[in-house]
Amino acid sequence: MVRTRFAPSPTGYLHIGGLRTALYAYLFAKANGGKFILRIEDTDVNREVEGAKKIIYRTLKDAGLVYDEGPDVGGEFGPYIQSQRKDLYLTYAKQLIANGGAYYCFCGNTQRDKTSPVKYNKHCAKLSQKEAARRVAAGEPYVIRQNVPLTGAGVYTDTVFGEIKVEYKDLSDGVLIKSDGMPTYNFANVIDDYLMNINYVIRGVEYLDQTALYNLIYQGLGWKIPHYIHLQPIMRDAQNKLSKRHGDASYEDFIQKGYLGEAIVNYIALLGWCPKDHREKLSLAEMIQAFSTDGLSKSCSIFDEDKMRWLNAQYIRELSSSEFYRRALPFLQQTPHLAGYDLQYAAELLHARCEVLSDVHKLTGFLSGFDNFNTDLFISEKWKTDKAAAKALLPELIALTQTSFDNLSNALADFSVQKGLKKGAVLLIYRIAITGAQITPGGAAEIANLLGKQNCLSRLTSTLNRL
RNA sequence: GGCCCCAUGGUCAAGCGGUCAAGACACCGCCCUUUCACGGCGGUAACCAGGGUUCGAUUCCCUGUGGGGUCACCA
Repeated sequence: MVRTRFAPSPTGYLHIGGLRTALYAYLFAKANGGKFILRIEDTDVNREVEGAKKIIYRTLKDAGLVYDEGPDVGGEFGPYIQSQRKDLYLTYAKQLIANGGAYYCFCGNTQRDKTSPVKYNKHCAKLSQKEAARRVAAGEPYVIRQNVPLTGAGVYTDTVFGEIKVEYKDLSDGVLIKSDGMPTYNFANVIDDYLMNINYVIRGVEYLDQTALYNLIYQGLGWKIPHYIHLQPIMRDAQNKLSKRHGDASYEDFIQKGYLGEAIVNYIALLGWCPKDHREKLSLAEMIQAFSTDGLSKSCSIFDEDKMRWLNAQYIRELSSSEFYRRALPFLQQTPHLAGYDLQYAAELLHARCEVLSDVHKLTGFLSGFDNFNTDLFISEKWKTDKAAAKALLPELIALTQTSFDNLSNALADFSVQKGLKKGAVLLIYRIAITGAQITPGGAAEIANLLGKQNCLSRLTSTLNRL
């Protein structure tokens, strides 16, 4: 049985890159009839952010990535929060010490020099086990370090990158258990993956080298090494990863901007993975059907919001009108200039024209920002219209509105025929005259209907006066 | 800097020795003569460089270049 996990640390919101990692772990598990597990990696107490765990639970569920086991849903391999598993780790660290895979270190906190990185010099590895045990018993502060061999190399096969080989001499004796007794990620992740029966480890490429170290731990404890699937990151541009620090949006930010969760998930699935049939619009269920690791990309990909907008528009257009209304309602209500208008009718007009739900703001801007529009909008080469034509026509259009507002669409059509004008030209002038906007959420008659008769009359008059 | 990974149009991304090098977004035209928008059709645009291997390389190998990662008591 395939078991995968998503193991974020609760340091803030769940960013897009993390969500994609979770998505692939979920898809791989489900594509193979397996289980997807959520584990919280909170071994660094200083970095934990209040409420971050809740955001993770909420985001995963909202995105449809339902985990089979996890902190808030339970499971037979719990607890699923590492800080609650603290005591477990020391036992295994001691086993490693006993067989030479690790050692106590009393050197104190070693500073890292970023300009010329230096490895820990293995000073305490030379201590006899007896000597080390004596100092520990005496209450001396310590950490437990991994004892990496001086020679040889770690070789393993990654599902997407193939064979990876790292010389042990290039790796350093990392800390396994910190002085506060907490394990580091490097240790806890191995222990927990084993104890939770995780057999496919899916995570970012930043662990590609370190995996050689993890394998040493698996071997030292006599455990079977899992399969590895490392993923290239999602970038903001060619140089930088997507990140909170640089103000890149999170899943929830995008939801607030009016993206649909299913569109976000669909889009990020495509950043680094391609189904065999090249489909671009897939539901989560379809992705499960289509998912396979040979479609995973070996290079990183740059996030392109334009394309996500396009995909989002596809999803919006597919919504039933009642569903669109339900989803758009919060955005409609937040739009001040829509106050007093028939929101349901507005939603019908807006439906085909929104790429993201928040577009309802700008698409309805003409409702309040009418007075000073640029009258050059009346100029159309295609329809042979200009300001003079508009000025000449408006008195008659006002009269028409006065008499035939309830049947405006037909009235305008008949009017065009009578005057020997192109319908398009008349409709263009009418639409611009009542909206002052280049792009509107509907045609002339539809917008007129939204505005109401009195509004239309006063707008037509106002526009005439300006011409 | 050492080590690891990557390299097809502006972006995503097929390709896995012989292709006129797919498709999508974006961009640009045209059409839809009830108008903006939506939609339809078409177009511009790519194999990082240099060496090999081969009858033949985008595809395999090497070197260089560029980018990313890593070398923390962070994950």
